[in-house]
Amino acid sequence: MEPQNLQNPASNDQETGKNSSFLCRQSSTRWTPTTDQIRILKDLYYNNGLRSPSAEQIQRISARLRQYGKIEGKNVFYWFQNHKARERQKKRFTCDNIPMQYRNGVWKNEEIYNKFPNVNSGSFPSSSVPSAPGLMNVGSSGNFGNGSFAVDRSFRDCSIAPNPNTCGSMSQNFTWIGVDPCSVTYPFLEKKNCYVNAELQTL
Amino acid sequence: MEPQNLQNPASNDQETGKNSSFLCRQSSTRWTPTTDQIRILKDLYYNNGLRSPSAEQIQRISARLRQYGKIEGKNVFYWFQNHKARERQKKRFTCDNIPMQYRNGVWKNEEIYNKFPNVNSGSFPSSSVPSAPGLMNVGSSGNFGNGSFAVDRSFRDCSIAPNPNTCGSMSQNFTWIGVDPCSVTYPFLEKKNCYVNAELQTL
DNA sequence: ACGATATGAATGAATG
DNA sequence: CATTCATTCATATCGT
Repeated sequence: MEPQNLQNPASNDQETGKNSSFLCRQSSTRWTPTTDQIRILKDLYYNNGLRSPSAEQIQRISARLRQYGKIEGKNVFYWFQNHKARERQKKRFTCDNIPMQYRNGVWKNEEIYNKFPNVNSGSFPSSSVPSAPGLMNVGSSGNFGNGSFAVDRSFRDCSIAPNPNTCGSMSQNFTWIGVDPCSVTYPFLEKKNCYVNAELQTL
Repeated sequence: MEPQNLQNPASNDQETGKNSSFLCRQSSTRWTPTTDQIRILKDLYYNNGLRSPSAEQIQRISARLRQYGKIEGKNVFYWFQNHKARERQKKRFTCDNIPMQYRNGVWKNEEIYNKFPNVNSGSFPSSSVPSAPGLMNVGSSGNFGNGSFAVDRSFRDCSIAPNPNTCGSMSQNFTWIGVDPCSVTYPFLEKKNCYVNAELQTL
């Protein structure tokens, strides 16, 4: 029933300025978005195509959402990141069609979502976006996904140095050894040799 | 059976500042793995050391397990996530008094727990797995997804953004531009004109 | 039938 | 951007 949801008794007020809890023991209090906040965020995501808000956008969004509950910039930042990441992840689990454009395990999926993603995809979370007050959608003029990766730093450590950083290195190497594109069945599930690891890698 | 998402009929959102009766976590029917599916999953987990299957692996595993019952990629994904997390959790309780550096579920003393995520770690029943034909792994050439990185980073941002205005130094000094009366709220959230994109840019 | 436990599902927060 | 981890919520299952 109740997993002992121990919420801070001294609840606080959202508008006072910040959480009054000093002593940062950890993020024992993670942001719990309100329905209104979620609604608006989804609205931005689906109806406006916002995927990777810039730092300025994040600031404004969070400022706006603050009237619906406690929230910070990083929450907005993480929300968009997670939402986007999970949408893609879902797709990756589901689609049998792995592009697998060979070559060093790095495949290029150019235009992943140029069009607006469908709100309801069926088997995953399947968000139900009430869709906020009338706000027009309209079509994307171009690329929503702007690289704002370097920006997140500024949310993480909101101290003094924004440190633009170079944002040039993106290391992501999958070492796709062995290949063997289409193994009809799972070798490791049927016959077993001694080298399970090797087989696992072909999985 | 009531798949109905009857969550908190008694809307007790007392001061907690959250908990609204919204459907967020409902699932019409959650996956109920068959014994065969469980057997194979555990086999992969314990005998093959699979901990965090990649997206491709997940696809294949789920495809393979589908012959034993309905299953989706996300089920496999969650299964491994949960299984790993709970094993870790259990271990934490079991030897909680051991003076080892332990942070966020990762042992700092790498020698022992790092090597093989499982196989013989002796933390689990160890005999509850029906296990398939004898296939003990070995090898060790594997870089099973498990990384177990030492998370020791200093939390420099313990206290979160005290003031949203001060952080945005990454670009120009926008921070709540005066622009115009409309900027007080998010125009695109209210209704405004038709140029969403334009407004988005001002966001 | 309950209440406790096991476990599927979801998501905030990081890290690389 | 992909992956991972901790938590939490929601149920299914099981014991008494």
